[in-house]
Amino acid sequence: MLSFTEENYLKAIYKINEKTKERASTNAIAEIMQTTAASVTDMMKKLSNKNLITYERYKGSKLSSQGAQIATSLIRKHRLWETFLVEKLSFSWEEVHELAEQLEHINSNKLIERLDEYLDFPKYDPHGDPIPNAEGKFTLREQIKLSQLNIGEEGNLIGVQNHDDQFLEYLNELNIKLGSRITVTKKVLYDKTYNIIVDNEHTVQISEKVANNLMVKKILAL
Amino acid sequence: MLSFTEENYLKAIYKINEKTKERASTNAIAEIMQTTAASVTDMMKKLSNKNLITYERYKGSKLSSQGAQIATSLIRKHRLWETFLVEKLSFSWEEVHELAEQLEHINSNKLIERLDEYLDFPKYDPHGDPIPNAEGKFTLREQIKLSQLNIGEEGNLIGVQNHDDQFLEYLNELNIKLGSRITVTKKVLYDKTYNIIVDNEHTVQISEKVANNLMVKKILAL
DNA sequence: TAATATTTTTAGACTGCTCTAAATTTAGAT
DNA sequence: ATCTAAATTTAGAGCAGTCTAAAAATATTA
Repeated sequence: MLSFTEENYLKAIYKINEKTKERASTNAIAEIMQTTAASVTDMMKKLSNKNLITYERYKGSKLSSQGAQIATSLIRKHRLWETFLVEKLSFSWEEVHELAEQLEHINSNKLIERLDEYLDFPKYDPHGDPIPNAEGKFTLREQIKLSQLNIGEEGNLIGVQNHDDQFLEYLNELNIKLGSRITVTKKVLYDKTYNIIVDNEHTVQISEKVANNLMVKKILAL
Repeated sequence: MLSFTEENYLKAIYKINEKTKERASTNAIAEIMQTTAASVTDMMKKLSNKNLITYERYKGSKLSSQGAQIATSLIRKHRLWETFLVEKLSFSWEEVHELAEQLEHINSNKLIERLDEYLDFPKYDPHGDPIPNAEGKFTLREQIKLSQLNIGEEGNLIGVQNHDDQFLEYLNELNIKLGSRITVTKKVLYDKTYNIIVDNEHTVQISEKVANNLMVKKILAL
């Protein structure tokens, strides 16, 4: 049985590997875990002894297949709980992360499988991120950044790159939600802003930064 | 913010006080917490410093009003989660205790109030125990032991005294559940067994021990 | 490539919770 | 009332996870 803390370290390494594809550096892990490099080194030795990571002095850490399996199951639990909170308890998408950080450590396979069933086996969480199934497999989709759409093209919002509360609240204000149909009407070159129409209802202007954080599935013209 | 462990100690004292009405002895707490008396003494000092209990050397411990409030909110969370697991995720009543022991430590008032609402503000959990409301008030009922019914009298099962998995599974076998209408048809003096009719359907014989663990609300004859 | 900056590890210590063993206090029995 | 048994506390130590400060390894740059 792993401790809460050990599980969080595994998740941190998973997160880093998701982005960089390289071995997670001690400092990078310390940054995520909000602790010191020295503490990380200690924990790396421990996790290495348990065969959950491969660790080489001064070279960083990587999840073993066993460690990756645990990390994936944490992601699964996290995203299923987020889905539960939004779908059943009417939380909004920017509120659920912290709560799911706690709930993901609840230890019961039966519980998580029942929850999955209760939610009707969702494939994506409220932020559009894929939920791995019980075997750890993710259902991937063809997704591109909104900024990659050309003028006149349309897409359905299927996810957000950035999960910041502030960013999500901003989207709420603009009435942009998962599933929204977004049409790009204009790209202003000199200040890199985009004019878009949301759900054929209202026009808004967004920055390039925002356009890079919105993941869409392109709607093909007939 | 209290630790998982501190919270469990408060709950242990609460549990003892529920039964004995006296100060909880160090040994009694150690028994519940599955630890040694020495560890309990250490923790009592700590909780006393935080004003969560009143503790006097060699005299035992009692919850302060603040400590009682925390214990009650743990009971509330525990029983609401049990209700959720049974009502929404189809767990059976003997499975939910261990899971609720974990879930009760999830820290979010908003979550628990939303859960309460989602469950439609239940007053009793799947074992018939009262769920304190957000202010810590319990809704009590007139309840007597099944063994206190006279021959020919009837009652509705509204709770069980003992929460043992084995006992609950035994009740499942006998098809006795919360709400069942139970008629006492015979009390055999020499071996202290009871003959009862469950839901006007089947007759079973139960021991006195079982009859003492079943809490019923007497159905008054017309 | 030598000097410097950065990253990482080691050493040693602290906190929270636990333990065993010994000492102390209280309760029970004669 | 004293002796004994039981309950409780103290003392001292261990483990997990954390820290700071110093040492070692690696990376960068002149």
